Amino acid sequence: MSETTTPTTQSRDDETRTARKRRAILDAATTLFLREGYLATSMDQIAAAASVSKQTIYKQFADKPSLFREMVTGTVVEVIDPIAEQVASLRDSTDLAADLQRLARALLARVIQPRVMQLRRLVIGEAGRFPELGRLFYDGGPGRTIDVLAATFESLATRGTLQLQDPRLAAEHFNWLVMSIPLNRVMLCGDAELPAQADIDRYADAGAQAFLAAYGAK
Amino acid sequence: MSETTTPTTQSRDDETRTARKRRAILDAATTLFLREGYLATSMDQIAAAASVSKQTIYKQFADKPSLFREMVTGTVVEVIDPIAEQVASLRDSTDLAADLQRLARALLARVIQPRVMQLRRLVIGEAGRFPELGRLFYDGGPGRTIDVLAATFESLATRGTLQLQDPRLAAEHFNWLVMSIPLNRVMLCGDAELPAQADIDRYADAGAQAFLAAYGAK
Amino acid sequence: MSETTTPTTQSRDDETRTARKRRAILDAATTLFLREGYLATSMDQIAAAASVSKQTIYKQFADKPSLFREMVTGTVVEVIDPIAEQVASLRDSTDLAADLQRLARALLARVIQPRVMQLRRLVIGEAGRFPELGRLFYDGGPGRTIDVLAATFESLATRGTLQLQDPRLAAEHFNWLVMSIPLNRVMLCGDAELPAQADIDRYADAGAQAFLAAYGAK
Amino acid sequence: MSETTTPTTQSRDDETRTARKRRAILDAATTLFLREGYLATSMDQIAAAASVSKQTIYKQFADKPSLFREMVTGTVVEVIDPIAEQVASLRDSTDLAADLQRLARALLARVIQPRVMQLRRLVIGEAGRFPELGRLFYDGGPGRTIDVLAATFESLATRGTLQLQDPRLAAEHFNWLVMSIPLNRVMLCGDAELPAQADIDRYADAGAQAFLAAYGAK
DNA sequence: CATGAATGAGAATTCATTCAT
DNA sequence: TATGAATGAATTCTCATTCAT
Repeated sequence: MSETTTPTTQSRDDETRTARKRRAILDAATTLFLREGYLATSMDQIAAAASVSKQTIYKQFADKPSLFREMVTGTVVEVIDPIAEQVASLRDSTDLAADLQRLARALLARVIQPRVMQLRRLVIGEAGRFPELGRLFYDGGPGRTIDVLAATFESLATRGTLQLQDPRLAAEHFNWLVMSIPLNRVMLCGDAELPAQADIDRYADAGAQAFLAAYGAK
Repeated sequence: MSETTTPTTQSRDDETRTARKRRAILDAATTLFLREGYLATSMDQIAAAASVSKQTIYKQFADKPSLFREMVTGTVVEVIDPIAEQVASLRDSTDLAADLQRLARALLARVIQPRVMQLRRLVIGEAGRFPELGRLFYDGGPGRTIDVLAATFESLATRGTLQLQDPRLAAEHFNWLVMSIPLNRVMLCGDAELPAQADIDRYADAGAQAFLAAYGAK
Repeated sequence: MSETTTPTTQSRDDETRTARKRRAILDAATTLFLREGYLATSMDQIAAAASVSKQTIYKQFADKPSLFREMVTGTVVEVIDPIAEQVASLRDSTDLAADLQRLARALLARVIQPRVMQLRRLVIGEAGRFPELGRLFYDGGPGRTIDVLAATFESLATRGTLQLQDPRLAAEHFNWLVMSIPLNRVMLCGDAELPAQADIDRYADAGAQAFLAAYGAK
Repeated sequence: MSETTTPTTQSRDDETRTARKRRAILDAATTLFLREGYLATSMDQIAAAASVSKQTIYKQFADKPSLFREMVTGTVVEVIDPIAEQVASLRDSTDLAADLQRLARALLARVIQPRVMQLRRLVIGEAGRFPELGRLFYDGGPGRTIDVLAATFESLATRGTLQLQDPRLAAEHFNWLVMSIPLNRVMLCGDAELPAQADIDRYADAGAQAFLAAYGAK
C-alpha cells in the first residue's frame, strides 16, 4: 500500500526492502545451517524461515553454496574477537599475572559461546566441501588472536617481562593452554558437556598460570 | 588363508563369505564416509564401492545410521592409541625430558594421521546427528590419553620429578600443548596445510619443553 | 466460470489454480485408489493421472496416508444418503407399504452404485491400516440411515402403524432386509455379478414386504 | 540324524518333512495375510515366520499369488460351516421357534469369529486382484448356507410350518436378518466393536424372531 | 536341498533449481 | 516482482524372484 506513495523514494524503498529481505534470508540461513548443517538444510526451509519465496533467495544468491559461503563469511566477521586493544594494553602491564588472567577469561568466554562453537563445528564438518571457509575461520579466529598475541609477547620479551625465543610459538601455547580443555570437550561431547561459568574461568586461570610458569621471567 | 582347507565345512565357508562381504561393506563405508561425509555418501555408492548389492548391505545393517555408527565405532577402536605402556614407562624414567619428548612425538604422530583427522572432522561435523559418537571418540581418544597421563603424572609428582597439584589438569595441559597447534591448523585448513614430519616433531618437542618448564621440578 | 473476470485479483487466480490442482489430484486419487486399492496405487500414478508433478501433490498433502484419508473422507461425504427427508415423510404416510417400497428402492439404488461399492470394499480392505475410516464410512452410511429410520419407526409405532419394541432394531432389520442380498453378492462376487435394475428393485420390494410382514400392524 | 536310518522309508520321511514345511508355510502365510493383507505381506516375512528359506517357498508354490490363492482356498474350506445336519434336522422340528433360534446362534457365532471376519475382509479387499476368491468365499460361506436353508424351508413350507413363495428368498432373508447387524458393524468398525457374546445371541434371537414373524404360519 | 547374495525394479519422499503467472 | 508449479534426478529402503554355493 505505502510502497507507491512517493515515486521518488520508491527505488530507495525497494532497496531497503530488498536489503531487509536479504538480511532475513541470511538470518534464517545462519540459524538453520548452524543448527542442521549444510546438506541437511534445504532451500525450502530457509525460504520458509525467512518468510520469502525461493525465487527471492535465488535473486539474491546465485545458489546454495554461495548463500552458505556468504553466511559463514558474515558470521565469522561478526564473531571475530575485538581483543586487539585488550591484548595491546598488556604491553604496559604492571601486573602481568592478573592481566593475562583477565585476557584468558575474555578469550575463552568468547570462543566457548554456543554460536561460535556451532560455527566451528560447521566449518570443520564442511572442510571437505568448502576448504576456503576453514582457512577463513582460522584466519579470523585463532590466527588473528595469535598474531596480536605474538606481537605483544615479543614486546614483553624485549622488556624482560617474558622469557621466550619464538614469540609466535609462545602465543600459540598461551592460546591453546587457555582454550583447549573446554573447547575440545564441548566440540566433541556437545553443549550438554558445556561447563559452568566458574569452571570455564578456572580453565582460563589455570592456562594463564601454566603459561606464566613456563614463560614468565624468573 | 584357511577358507578352502576343508571343503566339507560349507557352513563355515558361508560364514566366511558373509563376513567377507560385511568387511567389504564396512571398508567401503569407511572410505566414503570419511571422505565425503555422512549425508553426502549414498548407500548406492557404498554398495558399488563394496561390489555388493544394496540388499546385502541392508541384510547386514539395519539402516544407514546403523552402518555409520558401526563404521565409526570400529574405526575409533582401531585407531585408539596403544600408548598405555609407553606412558607407564615414564614412571621409572631417568631422563624425563627425553622421554616426554619421545612420548610427545608418538602421540602427535598418531593423532595427525590423515585417517584420524578425517574421523575427527567427521565426528565433529555429525555431532548434531550422532551425539554419542562424539563422546565415543573423546573417550577413546583424548580422554583415554589424558587418563593414563594423569595417573603417571601423579606418580611422578609423588617422587618429586614433577611439581603439580592437579595431575589431571597437568595431563590435559601436556596433551594439548603437544597437539593443539598442528591439530587445529590441519583440522581447519585441511590436509593441504599438513606440516612436514620435521615440523610436526618440532611442535611436539616445543610442547613437551613448555610443559616441563611449567611443571618440571626446579 | 469466473476465473478470468477480474485480472487484478491475481491472488484469487492463484487460489483458483491451486484449488484446481488440488481437485485434480483428489479426483485422480479417488479413481485410482478405488480401482487399485491403497498399496497398489503409487504416488507416481496419481501425479500422472492428475497431470501434476509429484511436488505439487506433496505440497498439498503431507503424505500418502493423508491423501488417502482426505479422499475417503471426501467421497464418503459426497456419497452420503440425502434420504433424511424421504424417510421423514414416512411419518405421515397413508400408504405405508407403497412408501416403504419406494424408500427401499431408493436406498438400495444408492448403495449398489459401483462407486459406493468400491468405496465400501476399499474401506473394508484397509480397515487394518485405517481403522478410523471404517467407522467414518459406517457413521456416514448405514449408521446414519439407521438413525433416521429408527426415529421415524418410533413415531410410526406410537401411531400404531408399526408394531415394535425396539425401533433401532427394527430400523436395522429394515435396512439389511433391503440391502443384504445384492450387497453381499456384489461385494464378494464383483460387479460382474451386479444384478439388473429390475432384479434390484425386486430385492428392495421383497425386503420391504418382509419387513412389513414382520413389523406391520395386523 | 534319523533321516537316514532306514533307506526304504527315506522318501517317505522326506515327504513328511516336505509336507511339514508346506504346512508351516501355509500357516505363516495365513497368519500374515489375514493380519497384514496381501500386498503388505512380503515373502521374506512369510519365510521368516515359517522358519524356512525363501527357496523352499518357491519350490512349493509357484509365486506369491499362488501361495495366496492356496491359503485362501484352504482357509475357506476349513472354515466352512458344518451346519448341514443341523439345518436338515429342522425339517422334523416340533418347536420351530426354539430350533431356529438355536440355529441362528450357531450360524452367527461361526461367522463372527475373528478369523472368519479377517478372511472376509481380506477377500473383499482383494476382490479386484483375485475376483475368483470372492466367489469361492461366497459359495463356501453364505451361498452354501443359503442353499441348505432354502431346501429345508421349502420342505417346511410344504408341511405348512412356514409360509413362503420363494424358499431361496426366505433363506436369504433369514441368513441376513441373523447376521447383518453385527457383521457389518464389526467389518467396518473393527474388532474393537465386537459385541459381547450375550449381545451376539440377542442379535441372533431377534433375527430369528423377526423371520418367524414374517414367514411363520399364522 | 537350502542358505545368502544378487537382481532390477519400484516404492515414498525430498532436493536444488527454473518456468510461468 | 514474487508466488506456485514443474522438473528431473537422487535419496533410503523394500520387493518378488532367481542364481550360486
